Order: sequence, then C-alpha cells, then structure tokens
Amino acid sequence: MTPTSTAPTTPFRQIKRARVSDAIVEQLLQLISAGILEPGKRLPSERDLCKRFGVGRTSVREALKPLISMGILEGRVGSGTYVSAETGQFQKPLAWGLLRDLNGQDDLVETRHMLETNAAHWAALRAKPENLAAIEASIQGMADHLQQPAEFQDHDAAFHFEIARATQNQILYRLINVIRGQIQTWIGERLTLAPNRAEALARTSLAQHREIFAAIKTADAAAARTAMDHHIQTATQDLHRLETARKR
Amino acid sequence: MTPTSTAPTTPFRQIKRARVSDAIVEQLLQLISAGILEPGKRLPSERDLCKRFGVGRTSVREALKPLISMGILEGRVGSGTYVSAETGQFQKPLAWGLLRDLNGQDDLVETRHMLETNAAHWAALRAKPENLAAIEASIQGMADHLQQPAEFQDHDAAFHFEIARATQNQILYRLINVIRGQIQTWIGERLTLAPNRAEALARTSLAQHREIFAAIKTADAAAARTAMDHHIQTATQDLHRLETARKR
DNA sequence: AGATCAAAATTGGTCTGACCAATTTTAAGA
DNA sequence: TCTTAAAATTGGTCAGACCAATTTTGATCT
Repeated sequence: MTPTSTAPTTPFRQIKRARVSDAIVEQLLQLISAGILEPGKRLPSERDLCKRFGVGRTSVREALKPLISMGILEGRVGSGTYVSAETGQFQKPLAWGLLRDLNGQDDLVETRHMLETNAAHWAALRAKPENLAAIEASIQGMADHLQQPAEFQDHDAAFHFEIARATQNQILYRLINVIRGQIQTWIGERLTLAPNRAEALARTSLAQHREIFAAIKTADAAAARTAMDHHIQTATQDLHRLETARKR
Repeated sequence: MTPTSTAPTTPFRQIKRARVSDAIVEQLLQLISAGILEPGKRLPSERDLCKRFGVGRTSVREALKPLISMGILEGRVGSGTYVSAETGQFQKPLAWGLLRDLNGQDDLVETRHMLETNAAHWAALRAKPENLAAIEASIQGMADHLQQPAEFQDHDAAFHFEIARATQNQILYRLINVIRGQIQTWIGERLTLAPNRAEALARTSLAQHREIFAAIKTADAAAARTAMDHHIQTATQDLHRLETARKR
C-alpha cells in the first residue's frame, strides 16, 4: 500500500502464516459486504462449505464461530446458518468494545446526549426527502400509540434512528444505534414500573419530537440541536425522577 | 416479536439453550475483565482447559476462536494462548463494528471533530491533577521532537488520548481511541510525503495544543472547546492541503 | 386431492482421537 | 558451562461419530 521509497515506515510485510479459518472469514465477510449473502439468507450447510472450500469441517466452523458470536451470522440447529437481519448486525462487537464493564450509565447518557445533539445538527443540514418522510412516519407512529408504552417506545427509537440516518454519517449512525440499544432496556424497565405516568411522559415527548422535526425540516441546524438537547435532558431527568420516586 | 398484549415488556426470559462455548466465552471475558488474566499472561493449554471446564477440546477452541479473532487473545502455535497486550485490546471488535466499509474518511473526520471538541469541554470540567500532568508531559514531548515527525506524532496522539482520559468518560475515551487510531495511519502517510513541511506544521500544532491545555487547566470549558475546534479544523485542512499539493 | 402425522434425512453443536508444524523443554554431549 | 539435538508440549487442522433440533418426505387416512 505505502508507496515507500525513502520511507522510514516498514517496507517489509509481516509474513502471515496462512490461517485457514481466517481466510474463510475474510471471504465470508466480503460476500456479505458485497451483498451476495443478503440478510436473512441461508448459507450452505457446513458440510457443503467444507467441500467448496476444500477444508475440514473444523476450519469451516472456526471461521463461522467468530461471525456468529459477533452477531453477523446466526446458527440454528437443524435448520442452517443464516445471515443476521441487518439491524443489529455488527452490534455485538461494537457493544463488546464500547460498553464492557461500565460502572454506571452516566457515561452512556452523557455520550448519547453528545451524539444525538450533533446528529440533530447534521440531520438538519443533510436530511433528504426520504429521511424526512421516515422521521415524520415515526412521529405519526408515536401519536398513534400514546397509550401503549412498548409500541410508543419502538417508534420513539425509530425517530432517533432515522435522525441518525439522516446525518448521512455512517459512524454516527452506528454509534447512536448501539448506545440507544443499550439505553432502551433501561428505559423500558423504568417505564413499566410506573405505567400510570407513561402517557403523560409520552405526550411531552411527542411534542418535543415534533419540535425537533420542525427544525430539521426547515434545515435550522442550531434550532434542531437546541431542541434535541432540551428533549434529551428532559427525558433523562424524567427517567431519573421515575427511578427515585420508585425507590422512596 | 412484539412482546404481546397487556404485559408491556416481557417478564419472561428467553430460554437460552445453553451453548457450551458461549458459556466459556463469558467466563473468560469475565476473568479478563476481573484482571485475573492479565495482558500478556499465558492461559492454560487447550487440553488443560478441557479438563477444567469438563468439556471437549472442540468447545474450548470454539470459545477461544472469537476472542482470538477479535484480538483479545492471541494464539501462538507451540507456545500457548496469551492475553493480548492492553493497548489495542477490544480495539479490533470496535473497529470492525464501527469502521467497516466506509466510503471515504469524511465520516471519520467529522466524528472525530465532534468527539474531540466535546472531550475538550468535559476535560476542562473534570481533569484531575494527574490528567493535567499527563497532558503537559505530552506537550513537552512534542516540544522535544519538533523535527522528528514520527515521535512528534506519537506525543500528539498521546495529548489527545490524555484529554479523552481526562473526561473520565470511558466510552468517549474508547471512541476517540479507535477513531484516532484509524486516522493516525492516514496522517502518517501524508506527513512522510512532505517531510519538509512537517516542522512548520508541528510548530503550529504545538502552539494550538498549548492553547487547549491552558483552557483545560483553567477549567474554561467553552474556551477549551473552541480551541480544540480550531485545532482540529486547522489540522484537517493542513492535511488536506498536503494531499492536494502532492497530487498536482 | 388434501390434510395428518410419523419416519427419515439434514443440520448445527459437541466429543474423541489423530496428525502436523512451530515452539519450548529436556537432556545428552563437548 | 555452553551447545545442540532429541523429546515433549502446544495451537491448527482433519476425520469420523453421536446428539438433539429441525426440516423434508412419504405413507396413511379423510
């Protein structure tokens, strides 16, 4: 890669003793990235792959194993090995690397705040018509389920995902995805503990979402950021309040 | 999928058919996180682990495999399996999840900018004496190596790492770590292509670093953010300029 | 023909035992 | 004590077998 010449940096490549399984992993990842192996699709049985690759079953399995434990593939006994649904793909390794042994969830909340406010900013500047449509749809979904916490939460999550997507920044999207996924559980737990307040919170939340959307729609980045900032702060406080209220 | 009717969220746990290897993975990860398996340390041979866990070698290997391919463990034939050095631990899974098939590096630069400006902000508010000392040391390191691009770059990187650490936000630290690591290569390539300009860039950079540090030292979050913003914008522009200059 | 359901085939998960090549340990020889 | 060659150890791979879950098949009954 490096054009070298004077190059102080290593002109020599590490000799890599070919590890069979790694080579297979590489091929499979490429097939997936290339879209040849679509999400949900079943790949040939292990015994088939053995013949195709010309290797033993051990090697095939050792190649599949990391991909499975990273959530890219999914093994179902008796059925076969499948490419995981796009959502959640590569989530596990991300979560492993990012969220392993955290003390509390303060870091989580703080990082989320940081990412989402910036996401609102960029979404306002870059959202395409289809992004706006998707965001609006999620708002409609929330409005339709004000009294069903679980469904409301799903659409709430969708709202934030779509904003992240609208930034056209893949890294930002993935980050928000994984962090939101982690926080989601926490939110759900607290909401089910105080179901009577859920609807009130939902109404407040919905209003704020509309505000954010309006700012994004008019490409007002600063307003979008402010609105998102306000929304997340409110939501976080509400959830904390639910928690402390419960404890007393 | 939707957790059904009245019962908002599932009070029941998914029955997980125990996958032997997954259980082992969990145990190993825990041992590593708990520090019982320190970086660099050798773990028992596979055949030993078989006896200890009371499972076949296949299962042990299938447990080790994901950890190895994620860079957490390292297998050396004839020698044993070792816990990887702390640096870069869990980096690979993070990088896999976050940085796989990106189009360009615009997302990278943009995300870095977002993370680092926020890091400066929080570092200013939370830096402990030892953090300030570490940051100052990295600045000194830069000052001492103005004419050695490679060394300068190392201390430059250290500066940003230490700021990330000073935020006391683990997630932010890990993120900056992995993204910076990715960008680092890119920076190095460009700098070695125009070694004559390296020193001038280094001097500018150093001055900006001092500015950032001053703001952090006085706990002026806004100033720290502004200074970091300015620094990263300058640096990015300079590197872009180097690149276009080379192409002509 | 269509539906039902039990037997057969397929599939991922695990176990056992074996061999290879790289490495480490041991022990013999100088 | 130092060298060095043989032996033991170790991760990587292969082969064959069995299990349990699942899918497919095919015979039976309606």
